[in-house]
Amino acid sequence: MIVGTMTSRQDPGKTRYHHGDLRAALLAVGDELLDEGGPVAVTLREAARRLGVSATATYRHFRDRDAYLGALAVLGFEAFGQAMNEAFQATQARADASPLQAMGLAYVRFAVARPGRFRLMFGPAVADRSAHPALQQAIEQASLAFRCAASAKTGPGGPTDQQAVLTMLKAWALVHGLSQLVIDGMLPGQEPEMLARAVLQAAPSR
Amino acid sequence: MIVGTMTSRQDPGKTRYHHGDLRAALLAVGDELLDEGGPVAVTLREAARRLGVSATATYRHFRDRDAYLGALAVLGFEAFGQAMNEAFQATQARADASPLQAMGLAYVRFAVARPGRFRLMFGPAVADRSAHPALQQAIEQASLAFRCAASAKTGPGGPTDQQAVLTMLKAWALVHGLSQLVIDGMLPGQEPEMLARAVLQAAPSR
DNA sequence: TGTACATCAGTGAACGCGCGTTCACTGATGTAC
DNA sequence: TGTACATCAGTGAACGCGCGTTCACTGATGTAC
Repeated sequence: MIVGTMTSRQDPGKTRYHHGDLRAALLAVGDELLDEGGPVAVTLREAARRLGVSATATYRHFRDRDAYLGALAVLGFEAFGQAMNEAFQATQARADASPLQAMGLAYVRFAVARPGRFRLMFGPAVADRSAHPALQQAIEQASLAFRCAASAKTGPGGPTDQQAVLTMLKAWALVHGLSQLVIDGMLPGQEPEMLARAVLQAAPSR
Repeated sequence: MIVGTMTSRQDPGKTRYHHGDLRAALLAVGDELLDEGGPVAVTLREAARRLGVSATATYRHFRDRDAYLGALAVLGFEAFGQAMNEAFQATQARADASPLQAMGLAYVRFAVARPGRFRLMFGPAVADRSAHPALQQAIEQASLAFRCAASAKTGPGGPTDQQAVLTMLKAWALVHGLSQLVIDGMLPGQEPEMLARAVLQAAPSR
């Protein structure tokens, strides 16, 4: 199975019949396609073309295009969850840092850095998420960081669970909305980083 | 030019060569297509097919598909602006009503009622909004309602302009994010109306 | 250490689809006289 | 009130594209003996 270390791109010099790790390579170019043109640009044919492989070879690794998109979304949520966790962990060392703010900032940064990926993860490209158990699991895993932050915030003797959930939902909607507005070009000429910082300021919304 | 009153669908009984108001009819079915399958489902060919008209006839009324989508987005923003204005006006009669809350609720309702339209308006389907002057104008017009609410909120002797803008941006991001999360199925099993009310409650986000 | 063979991961041709768009055209309409 | 004619709003055939997907196949690989 494992042939040895290979670059994800097929080495044009020594072309071999077997790619080595085509699945991983397909996921890598899928991410590129996502960056270049969003979910609609992610195509089995184009991915195969970029790897110098026949279009049909892709079907050895993904049942169909939807499975491919699903796998890419899983990777997206994994990277996303990691970013959230890192942001959360970084605040645990210092008492003055707000986890929710740090995670919110990381959220917007993630969306701005990889809008195509973000759209795939949250948009309608993967129509039926329940058809991808791995995807649901990845989402669950990613949302763990949020739950951590929420429970750390309330703590013992804090507000009720329901209030904590609501606080989290509001924070989520806030940063998600800002992310969408920014990547969809509804706030042109504004520095995303500044917007995020401003919106995440301590000042209540009313 | 004006042939008389016609239904938007071509009457199958007496087929005439000239449709009457094909442009308006195309916009109407475009809205249907938006409802049924979102922006990707909006196709000149399918729209023509539904109206019993040749595909080429559509080019008498729209330069290309992008122009068609742009026109649909314009209508979307007009309906949206109207909904926002109505929500705002309704609060002006009663002193205890919050304009921002009412508009936020109307915002989420709009997105939930017509997700396809919402996605067309705010999503990447119309890639370059600056290529559609009418669209930019419609957006400007729609955002007038927001500005009204913001200035009504601050009033004379209120917070600085910059603070008012920030407050508005936060409210916008909040309701936009909630709308997106709901229509993208990230909050399954939750009643959108309830979520919106909860999130828009007076309680500050921290 | 060799070898037969099952299995795995590719290939290339092909099908069918639906789309956007162009072309030369024709039927319907409105208007100047 | 009629009529010639310009203009407008349709038609139908066609092109080219890129896609997803299936099919029968073949080269490469690993393993039992």
